[in-house]
Amino acid sequence: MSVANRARERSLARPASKQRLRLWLRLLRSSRAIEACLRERLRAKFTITLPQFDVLATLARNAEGMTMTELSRRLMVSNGNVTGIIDRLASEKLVLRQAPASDRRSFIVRLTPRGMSQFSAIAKAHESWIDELLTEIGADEAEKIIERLDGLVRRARNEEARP
Amino acid sequence: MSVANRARERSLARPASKQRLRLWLRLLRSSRAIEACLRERLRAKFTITLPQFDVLATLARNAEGMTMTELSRRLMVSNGNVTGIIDRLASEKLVLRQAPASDRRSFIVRLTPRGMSQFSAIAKAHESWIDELLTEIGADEAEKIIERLDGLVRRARNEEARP
DNA sequence: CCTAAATATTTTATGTTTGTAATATTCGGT
DNA sequence: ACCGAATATTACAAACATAAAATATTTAGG
Repeated sequence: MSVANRARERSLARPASKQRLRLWLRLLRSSRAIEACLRERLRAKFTITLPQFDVLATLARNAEGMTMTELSRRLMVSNGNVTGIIDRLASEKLVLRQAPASDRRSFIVRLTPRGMSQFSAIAKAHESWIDELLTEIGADEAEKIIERLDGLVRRARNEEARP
Repeated sequence: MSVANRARERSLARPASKQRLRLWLRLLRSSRAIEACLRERLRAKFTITLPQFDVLATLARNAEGMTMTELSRRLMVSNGNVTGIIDRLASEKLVLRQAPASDRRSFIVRLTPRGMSQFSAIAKAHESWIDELLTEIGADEAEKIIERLDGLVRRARNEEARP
């Protein structure tokens, strides 16, 4: 980095850092607001929690099943946490654990037929709720924000992996 | 809304709704990623949780103190939840509950001097962490995203308040 | 080849955060 | 004085993180 760039960055450091802090607070608040709204509707209409729905959605995209660790990484949730969620979904017969022949340390978690049909019913409502909540945001605009957020996630993940 | 606009929206409904769904998933993932990163650092360097820090930060901006209900609304967190967080912070002598003469139902929660100094130490580190995580996003760009998110929160809040 | 250490996967244990529901107390208006 | 609304707490269940333990696999050394 050049001396000029360094100086320019230092002179801008104050306002930019404040703006970034504000952005982070909005990010947190908006995801909380949407989460609260979805959680309430999911509970009222389908008797399911948001994390449980998240798991169903993730499994639905992976018909061949996933291990517990893969699930926990995908959902950005701790390993021990997934156990409890899968336990509850399994007791509802929405998912099942299979022991793969190759590696007896792990389990493959899959949707049951009941889980699939349950998921597709919920997913339909879910998509329309999101469409309604984000209706002010157009497709092109969504794309721009998505790109920014992707860069952000990449950075946060790297920081996390290197403590 | 005009007939033409309605038709245009219907014809675009599919891709826009998919984009909005993607945006929501990114939103959730990025706030989770940042949260995980911050939580880890806060625990390691200051022995405090993220929600506890959130409470300290909110109280720091309101020197005159806040009631439990005001706190729960500001933080978008349930009423019963705030009780537990304040209990823990109070047991660490970082905050205290004052009974106002005017209304014996409520408590005014304030930072103690110890809470203030603790907070300012943590806040400094926090701001620099955020600045580092969001470094790719400029001040003007942050402002644009903030505006979009604000509209989004407004809508989600309205939906929530009218069940 | 065989055993021990290192590694990987999951569960269990403990504590915090979260929401919902139920409860007690207090305030304000009628 | 009474009734509905507001305020805070408590109880309970789910979600979450971390750490430790249990089990299975892989690898390294003899």
